Amino acid sequence: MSQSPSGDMSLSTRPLTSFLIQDILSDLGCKAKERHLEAQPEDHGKNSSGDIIPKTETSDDDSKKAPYSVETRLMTEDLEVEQLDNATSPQPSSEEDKTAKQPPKRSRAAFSHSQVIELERKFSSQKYLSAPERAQLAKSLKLTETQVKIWFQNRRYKTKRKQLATDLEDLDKTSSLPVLCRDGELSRSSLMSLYQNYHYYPYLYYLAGWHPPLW
DNA sequence: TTAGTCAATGAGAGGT
DNA sequence: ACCTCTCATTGACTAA
Repeated sequence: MSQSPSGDMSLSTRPLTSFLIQDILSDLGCKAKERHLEAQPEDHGKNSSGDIIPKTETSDDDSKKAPYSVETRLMTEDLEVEQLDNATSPQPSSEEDKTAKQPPKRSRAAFSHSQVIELERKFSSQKYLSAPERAQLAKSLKLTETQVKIWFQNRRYKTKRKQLATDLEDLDKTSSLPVLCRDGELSRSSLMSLYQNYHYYPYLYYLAGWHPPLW
């Protein structure tokens, strides 16, 4: 595996690649993180596996939350720091009592700009990852293997949905509707043309010489 | 307030 | 039994 260029770049020197507010703030978040790390130079790191534990509401005070603030729009690296802090420092028992009764809110990690860039870069060259590749990528991005796996699953599905949408648009424009058989099903040639647009098959299937039973 | 995005979850299926 | 896949959906979050 080749080390990605952006992965070598320090956060402070990484150039802005987008003018989206979220990206700009994300970048500001990087600087905030650096300040955070400067304040805690030691022992700010990871759990044993380098995994990032999703942020939960129970670990944060709602009153501190402001929409899209640098502090709350945390990148996963920041989550990692916070989660470790939460994991290693005992909570006051009264807080435990409070949070124990409330069902934990579902968490949704916001991947950092650089993490998404790297994931997209990998996805552009590989639609499926083997387990070692996934582990390597997860480690380099400081994500869990599950997060990388889910990201690729969602990304493939998203690609497929967009491709289907554009295919349907094209069909409408050209009004060359797929030829239907007498029973109302798509003809084999129509299925073939659709199928050939979707060449994303699991590597396991490739290895096994598997292909859809279309002919 | 609403619509869109996206990480996460769950069901169902197939492979090893 | 376990893993990974697709697909649909959920829930947190944001911009308009």
